[in-house]
Amino acid sequence: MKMSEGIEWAIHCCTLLAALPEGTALPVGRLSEFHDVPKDYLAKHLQSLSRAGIVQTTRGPGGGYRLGRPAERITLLDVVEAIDGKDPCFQCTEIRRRGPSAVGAAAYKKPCGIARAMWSAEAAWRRELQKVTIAALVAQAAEEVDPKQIEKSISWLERTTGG
Amino acid sequence: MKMSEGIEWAIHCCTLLAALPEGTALPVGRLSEFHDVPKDYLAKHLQSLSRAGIVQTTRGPGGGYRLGRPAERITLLDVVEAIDGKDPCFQCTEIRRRGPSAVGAAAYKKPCGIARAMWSAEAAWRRELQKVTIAALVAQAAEEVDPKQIEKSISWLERTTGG
DNA sequence: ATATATTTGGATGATATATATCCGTAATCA
DNA sequence: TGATTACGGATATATATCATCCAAATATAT
Ligand code: SF4
Ligand code: SF4
Repeated sequence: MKMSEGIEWAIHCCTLLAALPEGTALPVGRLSEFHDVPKDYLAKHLQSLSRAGIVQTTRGPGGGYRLGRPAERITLLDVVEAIDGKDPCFQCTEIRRRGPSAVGAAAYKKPCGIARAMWSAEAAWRRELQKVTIAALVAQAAEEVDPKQIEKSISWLERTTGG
Repeated sequence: MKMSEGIEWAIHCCTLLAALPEGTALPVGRLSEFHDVPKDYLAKHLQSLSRAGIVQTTRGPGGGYRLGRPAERITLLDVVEAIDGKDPCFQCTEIRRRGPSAVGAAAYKKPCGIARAMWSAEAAWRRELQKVTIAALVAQAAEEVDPKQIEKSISWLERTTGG
């Protein structure tokens, strides 16, 4: 039950892109440099975000990644599901149908109480993730993060967007 | 983000043990037969439950597994944590400390907003799991499950506890 | 005491998933 | 045309999950 590390990368990339000046984009090379993660592997995750519409891309010189819609309308759940898929963590393997107590298939129309309880807990998790937008995370970071770090980030970004 | 299949097995074993007549125990061989899962691997999971105090064991002839406390005081969270551990699913790798925007370690005393949001969602998941007891699952099953299946289970159990 | 039944934990192997890299192709811009 | 970039398929490596096996400890019955 460990989440993919790529989820953390993807969220960080989204918050960085959200802080980007309007009309600019960051290529995967710069995103991987900023976060100090392997470029090719990060590219795979960004492609997942792209397929999900969370980011938009333009190819060619000056191209790269930017948010696909306003940060207010991108939730943590969107990002998590884009990277990890929408399958429930708890997989029902229907073991109740096997073994000596099994009866005809007609008795198993409805998922059993165990599965329902597990899925219901997952639903609560997803609801919480849905409440948090990328915009909220950016706003929070703007208040909490060391000003020195923000300054360093901005000057590093200007080396990109400026030339 | 898939949960271990062992969690499902463990929950099923707990509900079966909860339905057992007072004073009886089931050895791993019978539990694996009932659920049609590999015996040696199930034994590993049961040992985790045993270490967590969820089940009690007695060795030797007539021995086996029984619940370690009343089913009203065993929650799904107890079982999940016994099998999967208590580590958070979202692992913070502190990537904010790397890359070109990193500043001194003093700036990173507090977990960032991303990690806090992810962990908060996990907390909601755990709270939901904590609300569901094994006793509640058994009661629910007694109402919902096909009477024919219950009858088959009982007669199969009698072949154990009876001799 | 002895034989039998059972859990326990360590060691080991097999399989699946996550992580990481590479490369050819397509798209875009100067 | 040439440079830059995203995309997707193929492949390799590392790690985690799943599964089996075995020796030791413990309990019961005879
Ligand atoms: S939890 Fe219930 S429904 Fe899900 S696999 Fe187990 S038996 Fe089947
Ligand atoms: S989420 Fe924030 S705190 Fe957690 S690893 Fe990423 S940067 Fe570090």
